[in-house]
Amino acid sequence: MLRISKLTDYGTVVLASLVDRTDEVSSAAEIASRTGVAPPTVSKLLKLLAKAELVSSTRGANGGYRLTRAPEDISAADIVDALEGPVSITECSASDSHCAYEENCDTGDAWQRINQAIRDALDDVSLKDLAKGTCTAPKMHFGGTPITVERTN
Amino acid sequence: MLRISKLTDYGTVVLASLVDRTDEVSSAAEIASRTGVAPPTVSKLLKLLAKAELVSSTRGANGGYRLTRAPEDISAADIVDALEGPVSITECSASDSHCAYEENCDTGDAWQRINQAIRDALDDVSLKDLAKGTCTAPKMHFGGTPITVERTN
DNA sequence: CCCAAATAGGACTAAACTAGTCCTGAATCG
DNA sequence: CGATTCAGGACTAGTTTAGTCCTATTTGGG
Repeated sequence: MLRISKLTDYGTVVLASLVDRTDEVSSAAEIASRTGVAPPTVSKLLKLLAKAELVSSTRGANGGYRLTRAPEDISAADIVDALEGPVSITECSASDSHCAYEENCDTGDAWQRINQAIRDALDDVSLKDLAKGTCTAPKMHFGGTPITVERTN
Repeated sequence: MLRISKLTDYGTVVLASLVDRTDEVSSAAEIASRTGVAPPTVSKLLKLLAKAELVSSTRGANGGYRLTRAPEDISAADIVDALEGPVSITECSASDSHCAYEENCDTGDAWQRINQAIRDALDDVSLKDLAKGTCTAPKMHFGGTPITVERTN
């Protein structure tokens, strides 16, 4: 568990398909047929990504989307933030969060340290890394159904 | 988003309540009243934790649970694994995962690097850290409803 | 100037997952 | 033997996520 949502997964596929098309716009329909993701879903994703200013949109005939920044300047954290909201593994000290177990809580700020480590990891990986990764694995699967993998140990 | 489930959250509270009771067993009912978590839920959690061998159980009258290991030898990763299954942010290269978007997938192994970083972060934090944390925050809330916090920037 | 192409925004439905409860059985102690 | 407590699983309700669709707005071209 502890995984990104399917939508975020698709989102990276959609963004990856724009990486090598910085000087032209792609319509949602084009992206859908390129990636194989359902058109309404692509459309929804692009709207969210546009709101987060990861892509810019052009309306009207011959309109479409393109990346606003270079792929290396878009981090995985940006994508997750855009599609799932800010990362927070669990939250205690936020301004006005209330909790029924407060007085029995022996848990400290360790979760926040973990949270920061996760954010750092997401910050460290760019869209450029995500698109056209090294793909050293013999056969690379991806997309639709994230599948839980055995613990590596 | 990208958060642990409520159950895992409760799980850490339950385990934290056992930290300073290594030489006695606590029944599920006792733990429930100590932590304020609903008894059936505590029971469910303890069963899962027992299956993962993070706690040992004693049946029968005066039975109960205790930690199997020292708190510093139980990592956050152990807890998450026990209650949510293995961590995997998304999966491509697993043995027999199939994916409809395979041929259109430009995504590399970057997610796996992220995944490993997350696992490392979880491995680095022990139950001892989670219980009785430094609690430097002015007021510490925890439990029931993990609340998304603004990005710190 | 009008029509077609395309995004913007939001409402809505269906499916999946999570949280939580409950019941029955088995083990242990007194 | 009977009370206590865990083991295991079935089940329900609620929430979240995924996905679709409709309407309005903008833009380009004939």
